[in-house]
Amino acid sequence: MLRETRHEKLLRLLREEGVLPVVEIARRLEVSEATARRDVSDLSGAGRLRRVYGGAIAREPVERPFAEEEVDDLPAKEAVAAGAAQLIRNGETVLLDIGTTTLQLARLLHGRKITVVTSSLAVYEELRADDEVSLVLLGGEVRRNYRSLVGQLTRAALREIYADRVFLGTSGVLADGRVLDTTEVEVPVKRAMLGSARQAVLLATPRKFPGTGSARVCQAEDIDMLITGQATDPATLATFREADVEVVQV
Amino acid sequence: MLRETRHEKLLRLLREEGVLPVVEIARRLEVSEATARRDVSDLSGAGRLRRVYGGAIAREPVERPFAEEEVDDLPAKEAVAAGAAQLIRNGETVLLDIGTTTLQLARLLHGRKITVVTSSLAVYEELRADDEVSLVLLGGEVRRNYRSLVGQLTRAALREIYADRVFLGTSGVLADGRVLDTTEVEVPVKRAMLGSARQAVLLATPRKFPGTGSARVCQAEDIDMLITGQATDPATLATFREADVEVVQV
DNA sequence: TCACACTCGCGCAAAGTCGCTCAGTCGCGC
DNA sequence: GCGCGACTGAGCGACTTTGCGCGAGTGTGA
Repeated sequence: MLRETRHEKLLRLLREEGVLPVVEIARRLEVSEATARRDVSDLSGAGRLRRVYGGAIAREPVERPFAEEEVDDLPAKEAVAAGAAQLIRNGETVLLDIGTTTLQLARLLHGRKITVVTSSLAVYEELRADDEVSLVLLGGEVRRNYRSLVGQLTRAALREIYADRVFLGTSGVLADGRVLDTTEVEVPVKRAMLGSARQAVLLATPRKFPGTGSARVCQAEDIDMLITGQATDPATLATFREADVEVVQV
Repeated sequence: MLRETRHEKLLRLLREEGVLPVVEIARRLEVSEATARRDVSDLSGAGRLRRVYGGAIAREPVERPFAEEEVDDLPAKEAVAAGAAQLIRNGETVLLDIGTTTLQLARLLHGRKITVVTSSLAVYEELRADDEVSLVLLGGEVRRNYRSLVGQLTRAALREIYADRVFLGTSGVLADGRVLDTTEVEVPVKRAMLGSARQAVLLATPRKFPGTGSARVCQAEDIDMLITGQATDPATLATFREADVEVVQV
């Protein structure tokens, strides 16, 4: 592996975990402890992380997508969520992915006579007090940073579910139609969601083009509808239209 | 554990508790008293806490987030829960049923290095802020008044799980050893739990003999251990002993 | 005041971690 | 093919942290 990408991977791990002992870093990067130490030392010298005896601590704030206090780019997300909410008819079962955009969508679903299935603990907390909405949680390991459920149990639960629509969030969409995510563990869950609904709707604000992300979730062909804003890169939208995706710009 | 993170954890504990004796700090941090003293001394030197003879006092304001909800017969439930907590070893996976007694048990599991699998949303809320405990939620429909997950999805999740012990609550136990519950929808989940653990432990305060309940969950033979109080009806206990159940009276 | 139990800080030995050196491996250009 | 530089993993001595024992210090109740 090229050193640079391993450095990036280490930083990503740290953003996800906050703190990691050197032994754990070595294990996760599949290198010797000596090398892990060298990497940590390099990045510490570059000021990208904080070195402590026995391990490393993230210098950049730990990724907390639901820092709740403020959602980045909120108006755009609300607009996309509103577009998505319009699609949903009474009596439907909808599958909601994790993320801030789908959380905005959940906020718009209060009082609707629908069934919401989700792996997002944030969505659960938003809707748990609402008697009208029937709420189903997928099982799985609790990921505290992301307030989500992941793992083998989540995928097993998805095999038992078939929803009318799934609303997927994303961290970035490339011009060739690839849909990305920043955290690898979420990818299998997102893929399983795609297979558990009649219609797949991707929610992506203009800033998500190209956005960020290192793991590929799926491509344009796997999506049925894309809901985005007016400012979204036209070339990418053309790619999606060619793949028979219905593009809605709110 | 890394020293820095242990320092943070100590400060968090202090914010939660206000005051803590050194012995208690050592126990909760799982280090020797000598080390706990050193940590307290470090942080006191840095002005992060106030040192007093025998312990430490938070300098930052104490968090008191939740008012404890009223639990009926609380002391008895706490005693039974304490007996159950003693059984659990580090590294174990435990399956927790819904109910107030198992919730008391969850309260005693803070800071333990274990995996807790549960269908109880109350247990999830109790443990979600605790980084030490690895938490797994079974999926299912959200039942708001019982703060639980039930249904086909919950049973499907249980088929994927095998725990070291399951801790079951109950609404009533009859003299012939039948274990009851008041709500029928929970029964299939409880039965599935019995099949998903090496050892089945029933938690039942003396008032649960005979208690209430119309639905039969299981019988004495299906249980491996019964944890109850001193005042429990001896005839019923005899039934359980005859069925090879280990009876613990706390 | 005094005895007693508890707590404190220090020295020590064991365990764990660090950074360094060194030899081996790999890719690359000549 | 062959040397070169970059990178890796193992070994080693130095350093840091940890738990325990000990003597001194501190709070409590008779």
